Amino acid sequence: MPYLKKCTPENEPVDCRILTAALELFVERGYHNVSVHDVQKRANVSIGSIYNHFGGKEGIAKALYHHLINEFDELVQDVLAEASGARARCNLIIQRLFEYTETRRHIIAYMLHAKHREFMPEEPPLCSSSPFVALRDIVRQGMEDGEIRQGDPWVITSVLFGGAIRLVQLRLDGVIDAPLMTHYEELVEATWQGLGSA
Amino acid sequence: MPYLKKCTPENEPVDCRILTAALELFVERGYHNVSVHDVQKRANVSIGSIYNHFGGKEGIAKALYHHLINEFDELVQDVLAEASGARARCNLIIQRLFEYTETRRHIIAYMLHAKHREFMPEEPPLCSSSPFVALRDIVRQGMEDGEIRQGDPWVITSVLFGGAIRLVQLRLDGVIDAPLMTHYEELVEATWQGLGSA
DNA sequence: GTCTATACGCTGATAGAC
DNA sequence: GTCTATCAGCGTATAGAC
Repeated sequence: MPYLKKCTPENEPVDCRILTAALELFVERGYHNVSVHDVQKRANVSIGSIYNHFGGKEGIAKALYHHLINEFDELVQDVLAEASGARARCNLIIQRLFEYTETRRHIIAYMLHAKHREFMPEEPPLCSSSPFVALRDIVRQGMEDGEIRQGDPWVITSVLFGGAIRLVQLRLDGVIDAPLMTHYEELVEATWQGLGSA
Repeated sequence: MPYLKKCTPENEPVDCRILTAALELFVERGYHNVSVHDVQKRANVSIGSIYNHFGGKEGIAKALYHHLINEFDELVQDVLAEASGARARCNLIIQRLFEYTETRRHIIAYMLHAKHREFMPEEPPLCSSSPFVALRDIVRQGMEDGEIRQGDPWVITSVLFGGAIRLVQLRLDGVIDAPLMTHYEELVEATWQGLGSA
């Protein structure tokens, strides 16, 4: 559930205000350029509250991290329910990713930009989390069913989503001006049909 | 030229020792988790020398950044000289990228992993640097010549190199065990032919 | 649970001898 | 140019009142 989305106003629960403020700041300036005091100010909370709720800066980062994984997990599960067939499912995931990038850019930016291992060394890497495992399962199934070209799962998955991920990064970096969905059709076709002149 | 490569031994020039030490540390722990003292120790130099040569930690980061851009620029220029045609050139760039990832992983890691804007806000972004411009020119030319599918340059370029970049990242993160060149043929074919079942 | 004030370590940076 | 010793500031974390 878009928990963080609802907590922007000031009269929301404390822990929620802290998370939204921290997420914004982390994305704007980068984790290391944000102090607990910064978060405290933007969230209109005292430092004590932050340590009470999350035990410190890294605690906030971890909470955001798990939150993020949950959100992406829901996205994948929704797609599994709504579409069938590997190709349709992968395309729908890309579409949702593009939509999220426009409507909830902070979460996506935190997912893609943050080098989580750098400040949460003990957390398992993103690509071993459940939504990413589910995603690779979709690809594997698609290969079995003959919907997707045979090959090493990592390679195929990289080609499948590599283009979309790059576009999201370029969009987040302000290099691409148009909303990502503008390029959806073209991306999907180029990925499935190949880059050879049509 | 692989300037940094040659400076590992202790009897090399001071500025070079500083750069190699810093590069290693930045990649291992992340820029923000490395102090000037750490660099000083590993390079067997005094702090004073570091400030004399580079003016501080950020100065080192900038020097590495420009060094990196130069190296990548040479790579692209070499490819332009060695191969002709957009497709052959792009493939060769990917091949060289894969080789570099194995033989000189630190540079590649610094290029892909580091969030340079986070600690060098005033430096222009990587994708506006000359090698990346040259790279997009190759793609543009390829579209004109009918070698590459028509479309938005950003989208096409993302699809073209997105898969390779993802693979490099996965390799650097230790997710992929085999040397990247193992997957080169498969990647290139999947990218150009598309992911539909062959 | 929330707040303020405070302690303390680390880090980037400088001064000045050699 | 290189070094050592030292400083000042910031940022995390805690103590203790309310």
